[in-house]
Parts: sequence; C-alpha cells; structure tokens
Amino acid sequence: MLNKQQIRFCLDTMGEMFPDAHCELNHRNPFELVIAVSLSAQCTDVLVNKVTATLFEKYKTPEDYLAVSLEELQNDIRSIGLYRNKAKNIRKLCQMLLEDYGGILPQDRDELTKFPGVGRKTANVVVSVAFGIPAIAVDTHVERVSKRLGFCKWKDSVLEVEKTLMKKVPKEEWSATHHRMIFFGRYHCKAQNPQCEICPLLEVCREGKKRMKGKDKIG
DNA sequence: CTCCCGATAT
DNA sequence: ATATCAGGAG
Repeated sequence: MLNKQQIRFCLDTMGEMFPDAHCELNHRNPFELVIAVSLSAQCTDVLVNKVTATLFEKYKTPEDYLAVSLEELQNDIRSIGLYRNKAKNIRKLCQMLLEDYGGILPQDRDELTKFPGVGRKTANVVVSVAFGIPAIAVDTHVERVSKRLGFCKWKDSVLEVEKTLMKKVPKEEWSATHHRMIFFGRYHCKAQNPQCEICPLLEVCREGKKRMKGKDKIG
C-alpha cells in the first residue's frame, strides 16, 4: 500500500501526463449527461457519443422519450449493448422525473440513485460534472489503476476504493483526480496492454515492477 | 453471484 | 476466439 506522499506523487504525475483530463461524454445539460452516463455502462465513450449525437437531436425532453414506443427507443440505442435494460431504465427515469421531481434533476447523489439505471458511480459523475459537487466516481479504470498502483488493496470493493481515495485526497481535488485517473487508465495504464515500459510511475508501482520482472527473461 | 449485450481491440 | 468497455439490478 502506498502512503499519502506516494499517492500525491502519482496524482501529480498523472496531472502532468493528462493536463486536459475531462468528461468525454458529450452533453449539453444535466439531463443529457445522466442519459449519456447511464448508457455508458459496459460500453466505450466513443460509441456512446456516436449514438447520442443523433439521439439527443431526436429526444430533447423527458416527454420526448415517453412519446415513442419502448421498441423504438431500444432501436435507437441498440448499438450500445444492454439496450433492453437501458431503454427501460431511461423511460422510467423520465417518468419519475416528471411525476416526482417536476422535470428537474436533483443535485444530490443519494437522490439520484433512486432512479433506475443510476447507481453510485453514475450519480457521482452527474453531481461532479453537471453540478460541480466534489465526488470520485470509481469506474473500471479508477478501480484498476488504484489496485495496480497500490492506492488500496486488491480485494477492495469499488465502494472501499472510493472511500480510500476520498480519505487520501483533499476534497477540492476529488473531481480533477477522478478524471486524471480515468485518462491514465484509459490511455496509459490500459487493461490489456499497460505501458509499463514508459511509465513514470514504475518506481512506485507494485504491479508494474512485477510485470517488468517477468519480461527480463525475454529481452 | 449472474445476467444484460453490441462494438472494438488484441 | 477472447477480453474489455466511464455498471446496475435481481
């Protein structure tokens, strides 16, 4: 497990590697963001943006999503995958938004998780990106990076990873940290082919050093 | 834990 | 062919 100063070094370095880390899901308002993030489950941002480019022209309000059949909405998001659950969730979300929230998306993490298809991670993204509330959304990249570097234990749950990060990182840096770790995981510390050979964090990375040792025999 | 699921990279 | 992708619900 890395100490607080080692974690600080890692996060600062990630910031230098990806100074423009940001939310890569295209959206124009909080409503579009919560739709985009719920669509992004087990799917790449690139593909979500490809779909929402046309989706957000066709559907601009909660009423618009409720005006078509479930099959039509399924068809409009089919290429995303998991489209049956996602279409059903979006309809229910729109219905709840109109009936229980006056069409206004609540700016509270725990309130947002009451919507179907919106779990803790999605809610954290929405409050952080749309409303500027400090939060650390732990997605597949943040979890992988945290565990490889040794920010937390290998067996920690995503909630435990989030708690650890919140404890080790100042609150005003939560959102920036979250995006830095996503970019670091997505473009450098990748799931399949991590760039350990050119990684500036190799000296503190337990998993990276382990991987490098295994390659000594080859080359 | 399993299921949902198409697109893309490896 | 298989792994992975800004997960969530039952």
